[in-house]
Amino acid sequence: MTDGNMISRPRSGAAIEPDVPARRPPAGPRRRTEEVLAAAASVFAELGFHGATTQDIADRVGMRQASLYYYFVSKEAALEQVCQRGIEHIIGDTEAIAAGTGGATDKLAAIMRRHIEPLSENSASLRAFLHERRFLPKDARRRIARLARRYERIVENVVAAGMEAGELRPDLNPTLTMDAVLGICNAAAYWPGKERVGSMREIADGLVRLVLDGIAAPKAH
Amino acid sequence: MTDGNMISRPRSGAAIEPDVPARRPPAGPRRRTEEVLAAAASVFAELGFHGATTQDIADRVGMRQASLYYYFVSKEAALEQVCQRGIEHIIGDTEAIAAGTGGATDKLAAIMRRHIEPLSENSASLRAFLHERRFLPKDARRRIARLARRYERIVENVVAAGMEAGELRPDLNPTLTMDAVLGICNAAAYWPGKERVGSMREIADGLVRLVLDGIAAPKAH
Amino acid sequence: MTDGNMISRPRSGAAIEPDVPARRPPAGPRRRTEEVLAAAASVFAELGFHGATTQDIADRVGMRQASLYYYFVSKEAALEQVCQRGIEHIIGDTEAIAAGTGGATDKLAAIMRRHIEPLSENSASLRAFLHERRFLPKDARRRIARLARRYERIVENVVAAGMEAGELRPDLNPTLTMDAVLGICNAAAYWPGKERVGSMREIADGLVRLVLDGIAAPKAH
Amino acid sequence: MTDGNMISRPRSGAAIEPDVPARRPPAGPRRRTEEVLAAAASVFAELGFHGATTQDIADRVGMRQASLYYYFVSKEAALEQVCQRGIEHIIGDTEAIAAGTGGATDKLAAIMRRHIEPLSENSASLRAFLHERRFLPKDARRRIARLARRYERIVENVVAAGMEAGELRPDLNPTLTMDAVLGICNAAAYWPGKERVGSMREIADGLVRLVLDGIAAPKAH
DNA sequence: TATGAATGAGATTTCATTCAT
DNA sequence: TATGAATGAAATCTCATTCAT
Repeated sequence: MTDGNMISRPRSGAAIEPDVPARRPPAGPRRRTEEVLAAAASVFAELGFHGATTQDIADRVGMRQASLYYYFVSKEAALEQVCQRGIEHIIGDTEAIAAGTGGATDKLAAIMRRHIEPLSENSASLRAFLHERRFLPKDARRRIARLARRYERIVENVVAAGMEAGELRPDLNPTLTMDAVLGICNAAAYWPGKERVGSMREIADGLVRLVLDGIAAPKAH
Repeated sequence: MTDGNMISRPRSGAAIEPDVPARRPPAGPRRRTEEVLAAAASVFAELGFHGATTQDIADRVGMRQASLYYYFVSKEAALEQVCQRGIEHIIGDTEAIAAGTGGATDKLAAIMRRHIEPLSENSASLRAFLHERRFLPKDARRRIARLARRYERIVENVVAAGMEAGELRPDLNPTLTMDAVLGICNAAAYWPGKERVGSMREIADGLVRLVLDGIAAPKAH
Repeated sequence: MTDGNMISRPRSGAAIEPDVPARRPPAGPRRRTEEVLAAAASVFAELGFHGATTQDIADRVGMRQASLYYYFVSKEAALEQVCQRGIEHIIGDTEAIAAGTGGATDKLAAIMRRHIEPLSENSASLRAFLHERRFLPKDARRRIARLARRYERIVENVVAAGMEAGELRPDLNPTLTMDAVLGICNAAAYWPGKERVGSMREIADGLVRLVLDGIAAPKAH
Repeated sequence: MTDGNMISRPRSGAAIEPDVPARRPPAGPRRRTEEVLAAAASVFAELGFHGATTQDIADRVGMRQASLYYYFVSKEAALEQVCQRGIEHIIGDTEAIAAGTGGATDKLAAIMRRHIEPLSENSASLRAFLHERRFLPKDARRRIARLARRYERIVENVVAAGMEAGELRPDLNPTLTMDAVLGICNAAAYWPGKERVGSMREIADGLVRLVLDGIAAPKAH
């Protein structure tokens, strides 16, 4: 299994979403919006939406609490923006991977890595998306759910394509497989706190192999 | 792969922990403790620890909010008790399964079902354990973490035993495999909200097969 | 100045109100009333009326909180009874002293000692009377105030008698003098917490002398 | 005994600490901190720390209860600030008096007046300091106790100096004398509620004379 | 763009009290 | 005589939000 190099440069230049931009872009209006949302993301991921206070966010950007309201209209709105960023980021990259030229196993490997890495490295907005989106008000929740489904469908399609190409076992249920694949990936969100053997990357590789071996079509011989 | 019938009835008679007892036990002191904790569990699971109010709990037991404090000392203490129950319940059953006489695949299948079913059927305390235990104060968190590790180790040991018996692939990493297995199971916690095809049971079965095929030792022929 | 021995045995046998009876009287109804009120007194003195909870009282008698209401009708009623005991105790003794046969200086010395000693030894009900009676409801406060005035008048009369007898300076204002005398005594309530030189008794003696020298009639020569 | 005029104007211009400023100072940040603490002082003095509610304080400043927390961090913190102000105020003035040029009797007279007047005129923070400081949490209590000791030592030193100068009786115990002097002064805190004969000022003068006569060195003749 | 001040609405927790047993 | 269970009323404190500047 190759590394799937053609997608090793995910489209979103920001390289796996650092959440706290290294250096401020030269200028431009609403410059600090990014900072604020990154702070919100990390606070929501760490403390949970309801466990986080706007003061926590303000502390992290070095701003007064009241000033935040220049950047968002309400705490809930901030959560929506954070979730949206989390999922859109990954959607963009995943679409690029899916549109690539490799085989299904390579693609799935790349997708899993793209999903696991930011999680295990504590990327805030994806974690916030995963765990906190359920606290969004109805409408926002629906909007974010649509994005989530879009993401899932990409993965599902990759699986389906792999089955048709004879690369994956023909008896898979693509939806279920997608759920299993992403389920395993999401589990990785909880690992950094554990004393695991091996680096995160080794673990991710192990996981990828484990899953792919499970769904690969039996080798003819 | 057989169904592993000998363990399909988990030891704890209460069968998948109904969380809200159908009828009150005859009498005895502190009778309503169970009721109260079950209500707390379901509210925490549904709304998140910080999103839930003690009033929510009181409403669900039909008690005044202040009266709850007769049964627990603080909201956090209630969360700890809920988490403890969630994990201890499953530990008991899983130990029984692991101590059974079947093969590793059968055991893992039973374990997965035991883990998935209450989750997908909305069992409160296990969900609360999974998602809310991180909001416990340090000490309580450590106590609960010890229980969690105990559970994981049971599963891990089943995997290792299966490998030794030649029933599972010899190149597995038992810890990693356990993580993957439980990761998939936990993912099921999010499914009830989705429009899935097929009954929960079919889905669970599909998942179980998927995973076990992935880790089963290649059939000699 | 002699010790005023004729009054060294105050009338109330209980010897300066131990607040916690050494051994329970053989039997009789409402036996534990004493215990309960003593506990209330010490808790009120220590924590202040509003700072003390009925639970604190219950803890000190080894009783459940609800059981206290068998002994008093409300927390405020308990305070009134405590205050009443505190002041009546001292009134009884002080009247005995005042009715004695010695001179005014001897009597005042005895009165001061009787007032200072229980305070400095942490007697609860007198302290409660001094500091907490202001939290009584209007009517109860008036009743207790009447007792307080009675006490003050005794002391005042001793002063006046001493002036008439030529034993005290003729230019004293009896009321003011009484206030000063009791003011000094009450100050002693705060001393046990301080690192003072000398035993409490030495201090009390010093105080007594100080005051009496101040108000004694100049020795003719 | 002269009036000790040179010190009759205590240094702190605010003249006996009015506690509720007549008119708001022109502007500046945190303008209302003073108002809030003055209100807290008067409420604590009147109702006792535990008997007072933050709502009482808010009512007195004309602010909503929640807004108070903009000015202090907790009710206990408010009490500490109040106590600190109460004692620091008096320390400043008393140091000025003690450093003056008159004799010990003049100085003690001035000190006593400075102590008695605000008490009898209901100055809140000094009363709060006297009666409520015992409800402070340990650390704060220690800090305030240090200030209290500083005050006492000033008075003690004045007494000692007067003894050395032959102005006060040579057989006094300076500590004890200081306790007696302040004890009498503190008693005045309870007088406004009483129907006393004469104006407060006459009473204070009477007290001062009484005490000073008691400790003055016998006039040689 | 940012902030100080304030507030309304609640959250958790405490506590005196009641009452059936 | 005593208690377990429950409750109403409040108390302290938190927090998202507003608004004038």
